[in-house]
Amino acid sequence: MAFDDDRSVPATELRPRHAPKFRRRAEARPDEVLDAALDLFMEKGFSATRVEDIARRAGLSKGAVYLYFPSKEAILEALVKRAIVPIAQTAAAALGSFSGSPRDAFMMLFRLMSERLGEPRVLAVPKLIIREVGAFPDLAIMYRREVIDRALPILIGVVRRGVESGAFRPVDPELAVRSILGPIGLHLLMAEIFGLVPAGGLNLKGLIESHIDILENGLIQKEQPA
Amino acid sequence: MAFDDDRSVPATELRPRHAPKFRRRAEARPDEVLDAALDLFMEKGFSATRVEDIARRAGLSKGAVYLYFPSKEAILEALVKRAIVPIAQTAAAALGSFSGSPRDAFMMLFRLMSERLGEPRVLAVPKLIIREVGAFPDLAIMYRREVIDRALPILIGVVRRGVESGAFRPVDPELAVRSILGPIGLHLLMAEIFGLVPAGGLNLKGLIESHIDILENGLIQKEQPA
Amino acid sequence: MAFDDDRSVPATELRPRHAPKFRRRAEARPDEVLDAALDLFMEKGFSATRVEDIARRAGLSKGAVYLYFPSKEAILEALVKRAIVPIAQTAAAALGSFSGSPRDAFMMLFRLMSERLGEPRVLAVPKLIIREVGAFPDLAIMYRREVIDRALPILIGVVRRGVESGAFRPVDPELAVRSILGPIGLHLLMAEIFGLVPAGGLNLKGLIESHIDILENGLIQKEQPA
Amino acid sequence: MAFDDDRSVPATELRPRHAPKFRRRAEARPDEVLDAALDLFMEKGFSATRVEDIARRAGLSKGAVYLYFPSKEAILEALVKRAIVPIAQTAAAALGSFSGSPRDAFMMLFRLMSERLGEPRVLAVPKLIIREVGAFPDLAIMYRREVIDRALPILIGVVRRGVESGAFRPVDPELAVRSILGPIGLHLLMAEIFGLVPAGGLNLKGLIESHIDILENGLIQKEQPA
DNA sequence: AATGAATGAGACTTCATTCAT
DNA sequence: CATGAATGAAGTCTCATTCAT
Repeated sequence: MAFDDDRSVPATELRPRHAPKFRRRAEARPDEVLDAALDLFMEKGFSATRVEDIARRAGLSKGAVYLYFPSKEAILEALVKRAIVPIAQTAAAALGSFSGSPRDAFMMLFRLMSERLGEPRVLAVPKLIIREVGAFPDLAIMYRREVIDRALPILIGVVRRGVESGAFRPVDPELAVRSILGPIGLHLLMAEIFGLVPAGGLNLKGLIESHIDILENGLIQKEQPA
Repeated sequence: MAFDDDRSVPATELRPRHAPKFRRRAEARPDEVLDAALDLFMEKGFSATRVEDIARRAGLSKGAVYLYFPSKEAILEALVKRAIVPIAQTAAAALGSFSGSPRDAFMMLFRLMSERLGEPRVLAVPKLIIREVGAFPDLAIMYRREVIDRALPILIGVVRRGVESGAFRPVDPELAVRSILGPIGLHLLMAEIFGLVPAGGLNLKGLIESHIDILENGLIQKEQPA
Repeated sequence: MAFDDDRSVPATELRPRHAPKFRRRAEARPDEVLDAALDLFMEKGFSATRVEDIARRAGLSKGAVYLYFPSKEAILEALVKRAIVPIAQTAAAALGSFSGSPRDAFMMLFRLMSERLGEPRVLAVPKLIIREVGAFPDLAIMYRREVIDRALPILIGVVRRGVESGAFRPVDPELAVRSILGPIGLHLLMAEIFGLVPAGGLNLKGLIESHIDILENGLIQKEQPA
Repeated sequence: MAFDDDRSVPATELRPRHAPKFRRRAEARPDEVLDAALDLFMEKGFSATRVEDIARRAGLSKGAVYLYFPSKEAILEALVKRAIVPIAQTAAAALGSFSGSPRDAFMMLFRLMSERLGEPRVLAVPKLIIREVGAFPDLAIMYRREVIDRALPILIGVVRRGVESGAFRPVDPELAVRSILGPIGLHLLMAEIFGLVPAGGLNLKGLIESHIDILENGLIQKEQPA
């Protein structure tokens, strides 16, 4: 009649050394919920995901989810908030303190992006925001304020300094960043949404190399000196 | 327009003789439903949009929607199908039969895009697909097959011929199209999702000019002849 | 596509003498609706039958049904009313004026039943009442008043006179009629509902013969004179 | 009705300590739902019964019904399945192992029937099947397979052995069972559907006695020895 | 007389949230 | 802390009925 707590523990080692007695990885619970929710929101969208699905994937009960989050919508918000901090930090750390040439700054940025953007979880939050912006505009506002409004001025500043220093041709910095980053965005969009990967795999590195080449030399063949 | 005559009828005559209680047999009905649905799906997402909302915006009753579409999901499908035909035709017509230089081909494409992409309804369907791809992967598959798989090879072909003819530098055509189109995509995405428009408006034309400049001359300042 | 008024008319007489030119068998319409409704009510029940189904099977439009009947329920009532008249008449005519022996009266009744009860439409209305009595108790009351309360006393009277005349053994007439008619009811019920027909077909005639034998001689073997 | 106690609680104490808002974990819940559904299906038919009605009569909420049954139709199926087991068992137990004379076997069967068939819940399921067979033919098939196809051969076998042993006159066993059981069916049908009970009550026992008398001695007066 | 588009109440079903245990 | 039975609002879809044509 008693509750047989230990029935899944091997009999030879009833109490593993560092297993806390009656603690179940409690502190990690909210994060596990967020991980589960992120997966499901990406799979099926916010509305079509049931709280019970999230709970099951996080390995706890429906009711327990409500111990950590007051509502389903709060999970979505927490998801975005959680993602914001490291992204903003990474971007600021990477570029804010960079002291090399503007060209090298973008080289480094591209290298960073080609490393990180392959991981599904990194892209997931912005994709989620894109999906749900209609129903939850506050998410986009928050994300913009915390992430984009921090990172974009840094990039624009890099371009501006490049132009001022003569390293870049005289371009509009605000528009040029779109030319610099846009191809990567489109490449990912086509792959993620439409499954359109170039022959031979996602090849994000190849895309970046090709794009750098175009940024360096332009697409159009200039008249060559005889 | 003939049916709106009676809106100003005085209240003392609640049912004017010829005020139809129902509008009848309008062949445009399915299209009106689709228009209303497109607006609402973009505003709130597919799941969060109620059939009754669609009906009300289309000016008819909940039940009438089901005279034209067997289910809410069928509305979404019809929406995408309806958008596919003109897009594919436009793209094929614009580029497939173009006989000028590859550079001029893209000039024309950019001009076309800067004219059309400002209209919200044109972008709406691809945006909708991006949103709902998780829940309805078939939509993306259909869209890809009917639109992207037709338009993209044409663009890639233009680049390839440009490279072969010496008009373009030797680039990977498949990747270069991402460099060519990506900035426009990012520009729109930032504007639509995050409200991020450059100082002074969406300025799609300015972006395209800036981008063309970069495509022509590159971003990086080449060593200039003393 | 035109209205094929004459399709049941033999080809040799395309325009029967008194067929009005542009009259569509208008007077028969209500009956056609009732026929269609009876079929469908038996197939799927009253609730699950849509007015449009009835209309389609009767060969007219949904709206036209409402020209003849004010509501779906009224169709059901009319159905039962229509069936009542001939049944009561038949029963009264057959037995009321019968002047033979009680035994011959039942013989005649059985012969009549074995002829008529094979036709599906004859059984349909009582079966319908049995189905829908819960939702429409008035139907059963009406049917009882018009049919059963007329026919049953006649049958009971036949038995009573049989007992009084010494033709029948001294039985309770009210209960004996159940013994007389019940087997036929059960036989039909088992066949109609459960598809339980004796080896070799419905064999209503065989059942009646067997039943008459039992009524005449009993089931139990009496001690036989040595 | 025991749960209504708290309606008069003073407003200052809206939730008295021990008033359970929900009754919990009652294992009997599914059965309570089936009981409620059986009542209502008999009263109004399957289609006309709302799930909410069932829930209310079972003392729980609409949603809770769906914790136990995936659909309204599943309730109907479960209802029939639940009824099948005891019926088949009873019949098999009562007759299968009977070792007395065929005549006594039917005596026992009649006694059993007169005891059980007075209870409304016993008759309810077959009546329900009769009602809904049109819309749900599978129910009748299942019932036939599980109940009738088990019970009927036993009865036919009893008659056959009676004939072979000389206890019964030489009758067709398959048809004779209809003569044996039919009157009881008709008696119940007339009472249930048309409210036609003999003067002085349902009197199932009287009917059975009368019927046994007819089975023993026949209805017709045989020529008596002078 | 006849049509069938249109209506809208109402059904079944789902699921976010609560709370007794 | 944790569970999951229970609730009930809300959504999709159906269909009896109406009415302009």
